[in-house]
Amino acid sequence: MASSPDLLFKALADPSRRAIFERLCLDGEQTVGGLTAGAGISQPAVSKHLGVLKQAGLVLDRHEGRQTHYSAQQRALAPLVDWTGRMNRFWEARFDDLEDLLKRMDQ
Amino acid sequence: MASSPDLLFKALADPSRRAIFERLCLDGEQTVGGLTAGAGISQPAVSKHLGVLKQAGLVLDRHEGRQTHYSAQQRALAPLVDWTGRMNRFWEARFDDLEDLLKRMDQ
DNA sequence: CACATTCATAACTAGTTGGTTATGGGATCG
DNA sequence: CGATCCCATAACCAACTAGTTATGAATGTG
Repeated sequence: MASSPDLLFKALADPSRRAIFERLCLDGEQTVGGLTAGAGISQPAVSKHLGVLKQAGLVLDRHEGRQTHYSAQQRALAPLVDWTGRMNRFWEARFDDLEDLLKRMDQ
Repeated sequence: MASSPDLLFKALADPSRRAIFERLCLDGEQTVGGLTAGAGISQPAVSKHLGVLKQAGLVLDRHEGRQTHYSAQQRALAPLVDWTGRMNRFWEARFDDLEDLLKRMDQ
């Protein structure tokens, strides 16, 4: 079972996919056709990428007539933020230790 | 030319690699042998992963005698934090727009 | 010197992946 | 209804990847 950050990292590791997600974040909801225009890859490729992003919880889809609208689900980035935070917290912890040491040296 | 977040995402997309980096973050500096123990993969595999992490700027190596010590370079995560920040800022921006709209509706 | 240890590199392989073209299923239009 | 448009899926392929074993270079040890 792939853990939460694993799916996110894998989904965002591909440049085409990240570009699609960025576009959804910056420009808001888009249809598949809209995303395909300027993506530099074929429509099926875009659809497949959207499938991966959806699987990772990064995008939502909304069907309207014959087109599908995709939008970014930024909340899905939370585990990624948490992860980087955890990796940095330990750095800060060590920094705190250093501060404590300096304080004790001051006395 | 791969942009900065691209290298980071790709390097961290692999679970083995992320596990190695996490261990370096949490437990501090380690030798290759130490990292190999409990990694569940062979020593050459670990060395190769360390090479990728180093290429991405995520780890530093220090040679001492016949062993190589690796340590995490947490600052390298900065572009990743920036990226997630940029993706969220726009969400906040839209939220601000919504607040503005609500304010105007109040008047 | 002979031997052991530690790590990196080379060479190879199986599996994954990101792209393509082809096709089909609904929805819309005339 | 027939034609068209939008999207998803299928089938396939070239390229990459993550692992393996084998080997060697450099350092320490008896």
